[in-house]
Amino acid sequence: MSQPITAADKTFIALRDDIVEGRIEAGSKLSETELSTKFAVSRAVIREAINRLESCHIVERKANVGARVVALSPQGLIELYQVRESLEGMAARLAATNMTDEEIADLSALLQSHFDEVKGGESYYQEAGDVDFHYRIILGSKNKHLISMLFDGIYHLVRMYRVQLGMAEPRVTTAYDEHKHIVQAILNRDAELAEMLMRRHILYSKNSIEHKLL
Amino acid sequence: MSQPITAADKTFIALRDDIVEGRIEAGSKLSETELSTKFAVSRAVIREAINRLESCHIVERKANVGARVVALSPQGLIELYQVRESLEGMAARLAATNMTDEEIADLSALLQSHFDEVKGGESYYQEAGDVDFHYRIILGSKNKHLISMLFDGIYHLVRMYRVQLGMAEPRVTTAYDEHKHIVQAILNRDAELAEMLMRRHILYSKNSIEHKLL
DNA sequence: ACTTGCTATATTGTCGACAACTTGGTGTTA
DNA sequence: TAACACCAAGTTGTCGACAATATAGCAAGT
Repeated sequence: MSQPITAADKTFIALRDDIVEGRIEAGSKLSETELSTKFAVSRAVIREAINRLESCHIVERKANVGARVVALSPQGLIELYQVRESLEGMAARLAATNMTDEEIADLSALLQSHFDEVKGGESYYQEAGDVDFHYRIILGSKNKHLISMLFDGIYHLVRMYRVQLGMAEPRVTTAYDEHKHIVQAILNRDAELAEMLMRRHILYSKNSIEHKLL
Repeated sequence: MSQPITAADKTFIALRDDIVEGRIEAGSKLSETELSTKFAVSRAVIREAINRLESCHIVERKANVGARVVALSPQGLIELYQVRESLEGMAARLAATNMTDEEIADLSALLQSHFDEVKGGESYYQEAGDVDFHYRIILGSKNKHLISMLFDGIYHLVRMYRVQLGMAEPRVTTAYDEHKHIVQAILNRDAELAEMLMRRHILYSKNSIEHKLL
């Protein structure tokens, strides 16, 4: 679903954004009738949107009772990063063998442009750049399941934690070096190393967040 | 959803089984009206079931066109095993630290009962025993996302490949030893080793299947 | 013969109403 | 007072009908 077509598509995305960005607060109940008036669509559309959100683990639903936005907890964030470490590690491994030379060149260029920003004093890691970097490697894995699990599922949840626990990624310059080494490994087609470096990169990230949180 | 409650639950499970067991053939189109008469429920229920199947990657859907059962391909199976290797590896790693002593004892007992069967000449690995072993380790990870990704998503697809490409797991006795070593690593609380052994176990499995397929 | 555009048909998407269920409150009884 | 049964209000689950969209077939024109 690259482009939202049906009303259910649009409602799903709108509702997801409302939740991820915190306009609907974590842990709160989702009333179907209430939402259907808010978005000016029928309950059927709302129900489909909520079903999809449940598949993303953004809401939880009990039969005949209703749906609630997931509650955010330090434990939940840790579990999320464990999955990320596992999946993105594998993505980097696969990317090292499956990315085309051209894609790798593009990735290097992206990294270079990041370097210029760092040099220019702008703190590395506003989120956009970081996300873009990870996106390309995940896509580079060419593995459908990996791509959809991370893009449709994990990443929105990660962002939800970032926004709502209010932590802009703090590890400014070290992360750049880590990215650089990962690209180097991919350039060398060293799958083993690419995976290891990516896993450590995400593990560091997790530890840093964990440290600030507990 | 441990117990199916609503009509949509039951229909979802029934339809999923029909697909996984091959009674509805891979790649075929799913007509909503047709299914609604077959299962004697309204189209709304069918639509919800299909939506859930889409979340599991068992069907693919295009807006205003309809849903098709996924097509099975060697490439698809390989991608599936790549994800399995990644996720179950992490599950084993986490299980090594998160399983209780009691759970580990139960796991050892299960393995012992498998050993007795092997000794008794029944070929190790009818599917049930193998699946049970992996289930316990995945549950032992205590990671909600891992558990649901593997149980709700990957495993049904893996089974679909097994059934429809007609391959009962062939690696009779070697797999038992691999299981034994994994349990030993968990018993020693050696997370690193448990992950590595589990990954190799799944990788071997993949190679064996791949070899038979290509 | 090949393309183009229309139409008929069938399928999916959306809606509003009704049925089934949960929940909180009330009243009765031990 | 505590426990139980029951009722009422509100929510979710299911249904059948209607609207919007895609597809196949036919007709006309080049």
